[in-house]
Amino acid sequence: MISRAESAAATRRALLDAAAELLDSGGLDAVTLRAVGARAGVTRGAPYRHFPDKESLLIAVGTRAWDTLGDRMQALRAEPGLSAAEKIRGGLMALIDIGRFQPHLYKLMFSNPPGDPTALARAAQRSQTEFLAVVADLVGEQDARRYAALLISSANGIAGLEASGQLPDPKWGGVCAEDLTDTLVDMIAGKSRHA
Amino acid sequence: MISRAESAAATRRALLDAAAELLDSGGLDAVTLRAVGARAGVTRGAPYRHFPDKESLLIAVGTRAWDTLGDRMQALRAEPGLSAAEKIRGGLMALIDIGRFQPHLYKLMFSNPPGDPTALARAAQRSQTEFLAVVADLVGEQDARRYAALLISSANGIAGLEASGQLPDPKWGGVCAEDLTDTLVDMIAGKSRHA
DNA sequence: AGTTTCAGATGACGTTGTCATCTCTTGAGT
DNA sequence: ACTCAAGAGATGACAACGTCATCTGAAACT
Repeated sequence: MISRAESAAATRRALLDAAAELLDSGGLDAVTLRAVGARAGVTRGAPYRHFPDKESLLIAVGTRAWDTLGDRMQALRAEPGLSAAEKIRGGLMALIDIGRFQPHLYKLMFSNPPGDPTALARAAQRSQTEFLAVVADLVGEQDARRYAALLISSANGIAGLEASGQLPDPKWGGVCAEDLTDTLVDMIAGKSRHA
Repeated sequence: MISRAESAAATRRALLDAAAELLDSGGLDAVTLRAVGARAGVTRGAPYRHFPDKESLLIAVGTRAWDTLGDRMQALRAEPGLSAAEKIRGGLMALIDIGRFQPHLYKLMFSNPPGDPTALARAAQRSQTEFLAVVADLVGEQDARRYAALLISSANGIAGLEASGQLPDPKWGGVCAEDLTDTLVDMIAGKSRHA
């Protein structure tokens, strides 16, 4: 037996799923409220019962993606058999893989909309906190923030460049995201040894 | 006396300027063909005489931005009084400054549209080639490609994070783009000394 | 049982990108 | 000098979109 609240929550989830699927398959232009409603089994006006805006629906999709990434980061940090450097590499590659296999979702995760400029940043906070803790295990509390910011920035840039098709250019000797990530982690790990 | 071809070229330029201004001031949503036409002194259908598509107009705006950045890179490389590290810092900050003061244009420069996935990448080539030459002066031909790719990736990520308002977070100890850039350049310069 | 509430459906409106068509000026060919 | 093709721009129209106002029906509450 399904209550009304349960049904409403189910539709909300169906709307989020539909929006995410349309985003993955057809890009941002394919995410129209009419298509989202149709895929979720409702009509074009129904989303307005759950989200005040189309933008809010997209923010919710991005927020959910940040949450699942936060879960992965948390699990990665708790992994017992991995060194700190390996965990860092894993975290960065988790981010980069989203850029590879869900490029449109990736862009959404890093696009702060004019509506609420801090909504997505708040959603990203847990992922970043988890990552920061792992970095602190490698370089110490002192420089953790600086190097964590540098690592996340670089991974973000690598993913972004790869998404715009500028990274696999043979002009750059075929460097790939894995190479760059390894180089960066090695440099920082070496730096921490010298300190 | 203005010939017909000159007049057409002038309108084309006016359309590009109008689109760039609207993009800077109001974001991508403000760039509508009607508004572009109005600002350029023509009507909504006129752009179709110069660009097959709205997307093509935007690509042309991004291409022009890459060209001017390429000019700046070239001038920077020829600057006599600067060290290689300073030139690298300058090049990276030139890119980051676009992200700071023209964030919408910056996003456009790194968004490869579905129409021609290589159009913007081709436009970016000269900037990257100039930058690659400067990096080679610092770390040698051997590792230039790898480190140039890493530097550009990182700068791109720093600018992107700053544009989404996730960098100036006090949670990260107030690290700013300049700090990260300096840290990165120092690390690579140090690495090259050890080799 | 009667009433309130709320998810969803439906109709309508303004805006946008795009196409078809029309006008008119320019520049070349005779 | 006259003609005429060419092309830049204006205008009208259309489908699709986001959004709002209104309506309907069923669940929840008193």
